Amino acid sequence: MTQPRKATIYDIARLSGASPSTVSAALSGAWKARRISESTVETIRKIAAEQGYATNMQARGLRQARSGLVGLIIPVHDNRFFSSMSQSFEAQARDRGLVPVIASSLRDPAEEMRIVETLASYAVEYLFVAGATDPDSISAFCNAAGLRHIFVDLPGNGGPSVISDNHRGATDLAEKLLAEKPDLPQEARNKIYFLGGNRSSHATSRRIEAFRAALTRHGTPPSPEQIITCGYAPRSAMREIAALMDRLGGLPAGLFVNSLTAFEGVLGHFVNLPPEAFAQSVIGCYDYDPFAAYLQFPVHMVRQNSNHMIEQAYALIDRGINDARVIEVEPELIQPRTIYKGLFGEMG
Amino acid sequence: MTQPRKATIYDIARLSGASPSTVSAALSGAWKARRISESTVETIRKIAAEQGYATNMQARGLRQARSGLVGLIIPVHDNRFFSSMSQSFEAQARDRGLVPVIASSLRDPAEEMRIVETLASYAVEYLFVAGATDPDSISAFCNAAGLRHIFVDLPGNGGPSVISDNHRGATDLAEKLLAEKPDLPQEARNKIYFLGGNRSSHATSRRIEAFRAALTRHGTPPSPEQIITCGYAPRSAMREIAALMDRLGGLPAGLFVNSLTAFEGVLGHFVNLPPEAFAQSVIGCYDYDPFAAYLQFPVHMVRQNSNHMIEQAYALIDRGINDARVIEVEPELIQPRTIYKGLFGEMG
DNA sequence: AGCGGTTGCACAATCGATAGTGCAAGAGAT
DNA sequence: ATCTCTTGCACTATCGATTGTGCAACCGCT
Repeated sequence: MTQPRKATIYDIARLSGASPSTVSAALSGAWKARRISESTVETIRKIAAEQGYATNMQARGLRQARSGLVGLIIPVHDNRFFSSMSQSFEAQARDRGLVPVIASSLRDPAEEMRIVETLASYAVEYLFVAGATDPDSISAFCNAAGLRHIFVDLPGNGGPSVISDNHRGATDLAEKLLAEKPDLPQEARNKIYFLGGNRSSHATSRRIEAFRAALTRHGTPPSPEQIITCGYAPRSAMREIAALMDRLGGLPAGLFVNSLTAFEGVLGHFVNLPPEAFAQSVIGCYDYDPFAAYLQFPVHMVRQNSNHMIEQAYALIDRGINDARVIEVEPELIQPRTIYKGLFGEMG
Repeated sequence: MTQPRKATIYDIARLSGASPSTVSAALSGAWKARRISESTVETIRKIAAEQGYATNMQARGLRQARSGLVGLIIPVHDNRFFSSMSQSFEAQARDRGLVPVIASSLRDPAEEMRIVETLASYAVEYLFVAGATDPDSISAFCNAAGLRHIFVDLPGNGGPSVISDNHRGATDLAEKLLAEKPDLPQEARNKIYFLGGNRSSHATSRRIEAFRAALTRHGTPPSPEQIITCGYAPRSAMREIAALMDRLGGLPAGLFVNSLTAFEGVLGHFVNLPPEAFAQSVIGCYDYDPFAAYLQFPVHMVRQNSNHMIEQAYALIDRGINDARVIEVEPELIQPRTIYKGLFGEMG
């Protein structure tokens, strides 16, 4: 109610008797370098506080050709893997005095590109792209625009990438599925299925490689029908698992679900099954969700270390690295029916 | 590689032979009003496209005193309720040609206030605040700064609010817990517990009211120890449920968990229990998570309609409403072991 | 040819902050 | 008292876009 419009350095200058440039220096912290006396600074600070002054970041950004913004593009918000990443990204951005802007592309390349352009328009200082659907176009654009960018989760060829060690994570998970229980004959036990994801994505193809290699090591290379890459949408995963169970007359000995979203779809089907249906099966999911860790049946989950991935990405930026190197971060296999300890580590 | 720096309207002006103001009009869409010929516009558009021109939003924002940004503050990202809200918020922001900026406060009032100030510095056009911890301070600041704001999930006194009908949702859930199974004597069956949240928050206090009223209707008003408001942190919820089960020698006949984060903590304890432990209990949780819908024991969940809440909030903005009215949106009780249909509705 | 009315565009001010530069007043040295 | 520094600050241009205003050129008409 004091003022309808926000106070500017000109208002503060008028009220304090100083010039706008002095006010700017006083409030921006540049006053020492500009030899403004401490007493003047104090006066100005007091008046600024009274007036509720706040720097107009658009003006500062325009003048400095910087914005103080960092962008992160993720496929979706409502997914534990990406929302955890958002949480880490935001915390680390703040630690650096940057303001995080997070946008979701819904895995649509056109939307993704539009977001990149929008964020560039706002002069974000760095752009993190998680789960990029079209990394090359993004790099082309960013390199032309002089925008530093870094890929997370899925790698790109036009800039540095931090991804998780998908081969390792998938190997661990596949071996787990093969090693666990069912008192089935060896051959039946090896008949495990891979479900979800997109073959053209780097992560999925690495995971499939690992899956295939694990089965091969165990003496029974998978047939093509054992690898069902039906995308990430819950609905299609639900359709596929239903069709598969129809064909097999029940669950396979093991199921490797390739993302939380696909897993949601799988659950959409499981919901109709009796508990006994799971007796002869082992279920695994690449990615972790604390609730999924306590379902009716045990689920082996791979927890990607999104916090560490973001740390590494910021570290690359700090080191001024712009070339197309790839850094891999180790994921962790979580025992079924356990809640990840880190979840409780830093709280209360 | 074309240019190290981004092209500006001055560059386009030089290349096209037009003046900067003409270029601006051509590219911003104002050319008709400014009587720029269509052929000139075409030429300019072509050159702009070649140069990869993109409007500098900081400059535009400075000049127009608008930014094209809308802010949303949520407590945390990695929670299904809030991340779903983010998803809705983002989609609806884009529909309006606005760029969403989402920040999390971690339920820290100081951090929350800092975020409000930061977003104000960037001249966001509207500010949505979900789960506000200190709504009055936010309103005071925003009203002084001329920043339109709206509360979601938790109401405020200094601006319009869209919240869910907590009393209704909690009544439905409490009645469900009271109605379900156990073949216990009436009195033991009525001994259900409320766990989590913060008494000083409006949502929690309304839910407690409803909880209390439901028990009273059934003839056994709750004793104080039946209502455990231990905040939202998983860790403290875990501690409290452990302590409670210690006191009771097992689970109570019913447990009303007051948030997903608290529920995570509860699961952290349940993880150590045998399946039989749940035989005589009914579990409910205020808020919905698709994975939680398929745990070892059935869980009754209340799904708040965050998408509709965001719609209503935008509608208030459109209608130019700034007073402190409160709009309530109906939540939905989800049957255990069902996956919310909407989850699959709009996908592939 | 002269006149009022469009067309199509250029000029210049402006948004708020920052940064290069210049200058008066005071301190210190001789 | 003069000269040289230093201190403390004001002036002014600038970032890139938008917008109010002015003005030639051209049109049709008389």
